[in-house]
Amino acid sequence: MSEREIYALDVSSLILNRLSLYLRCLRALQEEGIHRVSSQQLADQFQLSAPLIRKDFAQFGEFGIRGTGYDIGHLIERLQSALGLDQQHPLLVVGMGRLGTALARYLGFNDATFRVVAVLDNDPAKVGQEVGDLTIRHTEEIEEIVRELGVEIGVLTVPADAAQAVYDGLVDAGVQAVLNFAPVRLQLRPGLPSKSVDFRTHLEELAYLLLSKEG
Amino acid sequence: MSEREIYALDVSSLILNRLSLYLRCLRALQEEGIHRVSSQQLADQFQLSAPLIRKDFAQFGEFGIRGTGYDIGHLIERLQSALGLDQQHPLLVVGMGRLGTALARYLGFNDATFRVVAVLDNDPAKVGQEVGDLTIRHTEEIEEIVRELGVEIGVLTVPADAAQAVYDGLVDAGVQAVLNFAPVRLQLRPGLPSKSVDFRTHLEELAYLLLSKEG
DNA sequence: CCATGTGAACAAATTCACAGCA
DNA sequence: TGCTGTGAATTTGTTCACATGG
Repeated sequence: MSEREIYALDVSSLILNRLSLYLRCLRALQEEGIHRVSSQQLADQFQLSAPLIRKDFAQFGEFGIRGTGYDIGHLIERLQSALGLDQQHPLLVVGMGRLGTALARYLGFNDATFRVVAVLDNDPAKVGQEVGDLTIRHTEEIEEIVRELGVEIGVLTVPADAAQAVYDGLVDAGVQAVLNFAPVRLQLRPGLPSKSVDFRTHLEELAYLLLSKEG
Repeated sequence: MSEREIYALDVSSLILNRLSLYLRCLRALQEEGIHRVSSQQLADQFQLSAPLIRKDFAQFGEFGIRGTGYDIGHLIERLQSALGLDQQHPLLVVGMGRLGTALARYLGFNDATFRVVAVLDNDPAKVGQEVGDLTIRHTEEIEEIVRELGVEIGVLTVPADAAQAVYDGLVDAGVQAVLNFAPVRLQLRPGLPSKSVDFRTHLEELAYLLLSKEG
């Protein structure tokens, strides 16, 4: 039976983010030709506790070897499968300003899991221009693009005042998840996964931490 | 008396991020000429609970009016002061690739609190080029740039394999906080505030959520 | 032995329920 | 009366301590 249905339960955002972190590290270790790792070794890397890491893994079953640690190849495989990273997720980026252009190239580069399959803008002057090996298409075409290319995830890099309308357009066109870079709080569709990345929030957090440091 | 010393205690990252979110919303309401808001109204906006929002505010003192709500202007002022957003924080961006260039323009644009005062790259071909109204300088000059311009926050947008070295260089040069966009886990200096933004982690979280939705 | 996996203890974050003040 | 501010209860997340098995 497929583990996917069993394990695709409510795993918290905190755990998911750590798993993603572990995965990056595990892939790097694998590149270096290392085959085994213990939760303690990972804990040292990440300044986390070893039991926490074991509990995170345990969300998706038992796949360590007692007394030995984890087989890196096996661990990567299981985690990737549990997170749905063993399938391709076609992305689409709307808003080919500087940030959108940079992200389109950055996110789609040389990756088996996430691949940018379309880039859109509503500026006729931009439509037809090339970004990497893709041609910018008009935002109005969004519905057929999503259908044709099986787009799963929409990336929003439009100005703040256009973000809500484009978000709605993405969802109506059949996109199943949204990653938003526009600095606004979107009115989200219930049940539709989405995340916002807000640079200003990160800077403001740092500003506060600076303050505390100086006293 | 200065509230700063009193309030600059350990406020959790979760609370800080929400405060930043509230602030954005409050500024928008202020723009619209609205003067008062209740915790319930904010809660509806953010799909959070009203007591949570009140507790968040309460970290920094009492400044609501019972039976009425909060005076938006006053609230903004107090929160900004509590977070250290009433002073300028000079930024420096290292790594003028596509992402770095986009971020330098994005972060420094028209803002009283965060201002990009220098952009750096180690590629001699890029040094001397213009990004907005700044000229790219060589990464080697980092120490004098930080000193001359009073840089507080360093933004890292260099490739993953250079990130640790540039991070160390930033810290040695006297930068007091770092915002990292390179997809690596940095070995951080204890006591020096830093945040990492990892686009892949966000995408991987969405991938998992897609999986759960489909079951 | 050694490191995993996990129930029990602990800590942190959030919600609840209501007292207190405009 | 209405909404803030907050202790108490609850939920969620993390650590501890140890039983389990290679």
